[in-house]
This record gives sequence, C-alpha cells and structure tokens, in this order.
Amino acid sequence: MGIHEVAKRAKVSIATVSRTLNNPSTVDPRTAARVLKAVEELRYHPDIYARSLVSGRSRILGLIVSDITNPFFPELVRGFEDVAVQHGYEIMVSSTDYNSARMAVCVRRLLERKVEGVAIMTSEMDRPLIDQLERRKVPTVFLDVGSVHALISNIQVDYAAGINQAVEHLLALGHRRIGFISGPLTLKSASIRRTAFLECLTRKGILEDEDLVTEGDHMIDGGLAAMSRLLDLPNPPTAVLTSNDLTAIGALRAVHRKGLNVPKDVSVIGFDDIHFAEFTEPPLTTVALSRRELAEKAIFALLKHIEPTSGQPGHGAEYSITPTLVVRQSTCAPRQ
Amino acid sequence: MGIHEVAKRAKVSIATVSRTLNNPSTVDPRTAARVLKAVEELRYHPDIYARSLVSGRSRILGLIVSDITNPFFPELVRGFEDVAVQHGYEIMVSSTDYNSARMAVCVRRLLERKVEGVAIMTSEMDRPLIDQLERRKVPTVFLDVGSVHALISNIQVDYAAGINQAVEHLLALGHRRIGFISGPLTLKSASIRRTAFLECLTRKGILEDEDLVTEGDHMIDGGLAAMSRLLDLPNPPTAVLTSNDLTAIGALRAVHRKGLNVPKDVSVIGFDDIHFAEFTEPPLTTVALSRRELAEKAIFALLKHIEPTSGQPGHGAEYSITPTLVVRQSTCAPRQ
DNA sequence: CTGTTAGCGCCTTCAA
DNA sequence: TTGAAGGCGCTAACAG
Repeated sequence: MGIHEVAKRAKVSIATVSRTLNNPSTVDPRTAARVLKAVEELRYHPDIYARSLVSGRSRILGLIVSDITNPFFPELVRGFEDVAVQHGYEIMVSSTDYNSARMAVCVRRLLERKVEGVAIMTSEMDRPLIDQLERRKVPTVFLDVGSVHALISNIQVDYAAGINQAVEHLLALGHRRIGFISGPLTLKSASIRRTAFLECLTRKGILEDEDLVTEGDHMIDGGLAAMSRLLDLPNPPTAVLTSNDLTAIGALRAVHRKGLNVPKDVSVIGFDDIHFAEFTEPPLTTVALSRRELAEKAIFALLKHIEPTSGQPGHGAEYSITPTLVVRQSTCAPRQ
Repeated sequence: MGIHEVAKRAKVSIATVSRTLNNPSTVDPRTAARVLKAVEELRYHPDIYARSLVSGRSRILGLIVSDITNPFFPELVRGFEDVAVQHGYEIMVSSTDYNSARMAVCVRRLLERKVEGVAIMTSEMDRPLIDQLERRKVPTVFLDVGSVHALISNIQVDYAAGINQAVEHLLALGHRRIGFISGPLTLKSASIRRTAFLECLTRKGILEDEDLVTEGDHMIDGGLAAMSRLLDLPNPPTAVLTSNDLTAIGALRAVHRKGLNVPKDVSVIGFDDIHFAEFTEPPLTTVALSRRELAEKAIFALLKHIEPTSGQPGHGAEYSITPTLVVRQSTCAPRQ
C-alpha cells in the first residue's frame, strides 16, 4: 500500500495525496476529505525512509548518556522518549560507559542515522566529537559543560542553589560541621558541585575544614569508603552532603556499619533524588533534580534549531534548571 | 558526498562502487581496491535511508520493556544495544509502562520504522498487537509468555531451576518454614514464579502453608507490606523467597523496621540480581538472571529469521535460560 | 486547486 | 568484470 493506491482510490494524483498529508491548507477541503478517507480505509502510512530520502530529515533525536545502568538516567530516557514522541520524533539512546572510544562510536551511529539533534547528558565533552557534530551542523545540547555556539546549547544545573538549600536546611537544624563527599574530580560536573559547596560555606561564614571534604566515585562503594573516612576523623562532621544519591546510599551504609544512626548521629543529604531515594533506610533527604524537566529543556533547545518557529534559525542558548531540596528523614538536629 | 563522487574518483561507475561495498566477490580485486581507497579518502558512508528505501530493510531491532525505570531493564537494554550494534543493527527501545495503550503506540512506532525484529520483554502479551506484528511478518521474541509460531520465538526462564536452588540452599541451612512473596498475580510471569515455588515445595515434601505465600507488587512498597504481614503471623516463616529483588529490598526493610535482623531472625532471598542487590544491607542472596544472556538469546532468535544462515528462513523456536543462585549475606541457618 | 515530472541516493537486473 | 538504466516511495517545483 503505497501512495499510488491511495491516489487511485481517492481519484486524485499522488501529488495531491502528498499535499493533503503535508500541506493540507493548499488543497480543497473536499478533495482532502476524500483523500483522508482513503488513507483511513487503506491504513496508509507514508514510508518514512522514502520521506527521509527526499527531505533529508530523519525525525530522530539522539540521546547520549554515560551509563544507562545508573538510576539517574533511565528516568531521563523515559522523559526524553515521552517528549520526543509527543513532538513526532523518535529517539536513539546510547551509553558511552564513560569511555571515549564508545562515545566516538555513538556519535558515528547517530550521524549515520542522520539524527536531527543530539542531547549529550554525560556532563563530559570531547572536543573532536563536538567539532564533528558542529561540522555536520547537528544541533547539540549539553548538560553542565559546553559553551554556547550557533548550534550548541547548554543546560546548566544551578548546583549552587540546590546546595544552598541543603546547607541552609542543615544550618537551621543547628549543624556547623558539615562534610561533603564529592564525585570523582576528574568529572567536570563533580568538581562543579564540590566548588558550589565550598563557596556556599564561605558565603555562610562557616570556616572551611579541608578534612571534611573528601572524594567518592558517584557510586555506592565510593560513598561508603568516603563516609567511613569522615567518621574516623577525630572530630567528625555532624552532617554530610553528597554529590549524588548513590554516594549517599553508600554513606548511609557506612554509618550503619559503624553502629551509628542516621540522622541522630549524623545527617546525610543526597543529590538527584533518584526513585530509590524514597526507599532507603531512613528515606533520604536529597536535592531533587527533575529528569523530566531536563528532558523537556533539552528537547526544547534542540527543536528551536530544527523547527525554527520565529523565522530565524535560532542561535544556541543557555538554559538553567534549579534543583530543590526534598526533606525526608535522613536529617535532624545534631546531638549537642 | 554521494556514491557518484566516489565513482568519479575511482574512475568507475556507481554500480561498481555499490558492488564493491555490498558484493565484493563480484568485482575485480584491483578495481575494488581503488574504490575502497576512494571511499576512505572521501570518508564516504552510504546513505542509510536510500539504502532502506531500495532494500526495504531498516537494520533496526525493536525492544519493548515494561518500565525502563525498573532496574532490571537498563542492563537488558545495555546488553541488547551492545549485541545489536555488534551485528550491525541499531535499536529502538520503548517502555510500555504496563499500559496497553502505550504498548500499542510502541508497536506502531516500531512498525513505522520498519524494524526487522522485535523483542518484547514485558512478560506480557497482547493478542491483537501480536497478530499485527505477525501479519506484517516481523520476527518477534517473547520473554516467558508466548507460543512459538513461524516467526515467533520465546525465551523461557527456567524459574523452577532457580527457585529450586534457592529452596535447597535454605533447606540445607535447616529452614522448614519458607515463605514466598509473589509479584502481582495479574502478571503471568509473576504467577509462573509462584507456581514454581509451590511445586518445588511439594516436590521436596514440605507441607504447604497457604499463609506463607502472599502477594506483593514487584516493587519495594509491596515487598515491605507483604513481609510485614508475614512477620505478623502467629508462626512466621524463618526464610522468605521473593519474586524479584525490589520485593526483597522491601522485605529487608520490613524486617529492619520490626527490630529484627536479616539473616539471623529471617533469611531473605531475592530474584534477578539487579546491580543494587550487592549493596543492600545485608548484601542480598538472590537468584541471578543474566540480562546479558537474555539479550544475546533474544537477538540470536531474531537474527535467525532476518539473516537465515542455513538457507531455510528458520522457524520460531523455544529458548531457555537458567538462573543461578548467588549466595551473599541475607541467608543463614534459622534460630533453633 | 490539481496533475506532471524530476529527482533524493542507492541497488540491481540486463547487456556488453 | 563492468556500465547503463530503471525503479524503491515520496516531495516539490512547475505548469495548467
């Protein structure tokens, strides 16, 4: 069932069929109705590939994440899928596994399928690959890293705001010795969060104690080890912020293993608000970063280039997303 | 840069370029070399859509999961992506969200992109959709449910074997009162697991106590509630098997809240071995179901139809995958 | 408003 | 072994 059968059945030419499907306003409503009826009856769907061939467009958006196994990402993928489909696009997702060779393969695959835009949500960037994307004129949107260019947008998480809320919450509770477990400092996004924390403390006039900020790996193990280190300090913190929820979960475990209690002995705050955070013991107070919002902004940024509403092709832009503290039960006032 | 430029540069016709790329054996090695050289130099990649248009093939495999947010699936997706790419295919993933309207949309999207095969890993089936797939002659592979047809294969998890190992482990430890928390019994796969458990017990000659098997929802909350119920029994079980790891995590939590200890007061065994199982408190003994193996078998089943090696188009088949017990620290001998 | 026609980039007979 | 030519199914001028 091709366009010809529809044309025949509706007694029009294939051009008219094509028009009523793509540009209804240029065809007589009564003919259009006839065509649409035929389309219905034949359950006709235009061949997407023939269409791509002539239009040069694929109606596919790419999404690159570092590790789909990390609970932060599936929700992002889900949101991305929803929003993309809503706008009539398909998505192609791949994991780079924090591995730049894999990343290169990802990009090549995306390019071969002629994606019309790519969201790179790895918080990392790889110059040559980005240049490649730019050369091919593929609109791109980054998370955290990334400088705005003609076709490149960036979504910046306002870590400062999120961490600020967390610190204020702790301060209000009476904490003064606040620790921080960062992600691996080789990751740009991890060091951004760490810096945000440090700046927040000085802004609040809290003396900085180097021992209190230590490095994890954004995974459970690293959080566990880091928290153990903190707890072994001669003068341990009464509250600890972590760079992500997985780290916080490891921290929770470390406290538990030491025979101590969260939040009575030490308060813990996570970051991200992965689904699981609600189910830790105790439920985790954390700074929620909406994956849905992230997905929406990313796609919005991409579509601005692909389907320029306002005549102009649209230049890359900087977007911002503000996380918000979700208070659950892993925080309380410190022992005096 | 299209095929023409390559042809010109290699001083051959476009037909020859096409041949050396698709059917090297039909072209003089020396001309082929020239062509390949030109291809290299121009970094030529055939247009995938033009190719699809003429060949009718998309080189895309579909993967439908129920909820990519469920930690079981991301690892499956990952494996599926790896294996597919290895074979030169792209993948299209979508979540149905346990919702048959969404499922219908998924299938339509897959059909529109002309996927060459679909893996439906939801443990559910929807007659009309399957018929639709079959009518369109799309090879399909199911998980657990699904009857083998010409184009339909099925991967059956050998739950009995897995649960058997778990029960024997418990028996060896000295347990006799073994409980079971099932998934929602509306899910076929959940009731399969439940049945496997029940049959295993009778096979072992253990008297069946109806109170000891209860229903969860394959999520943490359900596991928590179900375990609480079990613990409130006048004569509670000394060990509990669960239908999946999320349920087990909920169960762990319930025990903890009651002020009891896992494994000393009650042993808990999960199912699936999601990544997180290693990091629960205590680390979860569970029946591991390899997502990698699942992905490999699914793609193998699909490729058998798409790229029939042995002349014959290949008929659907039944595959089996055997899970294996991973003993960690949530099980030990019962209190006497 | 509608039909005719020329490609989009590639694969594949059919001759040479 | 190679080249010429005809589509694959659709969109987009260009005429009418």
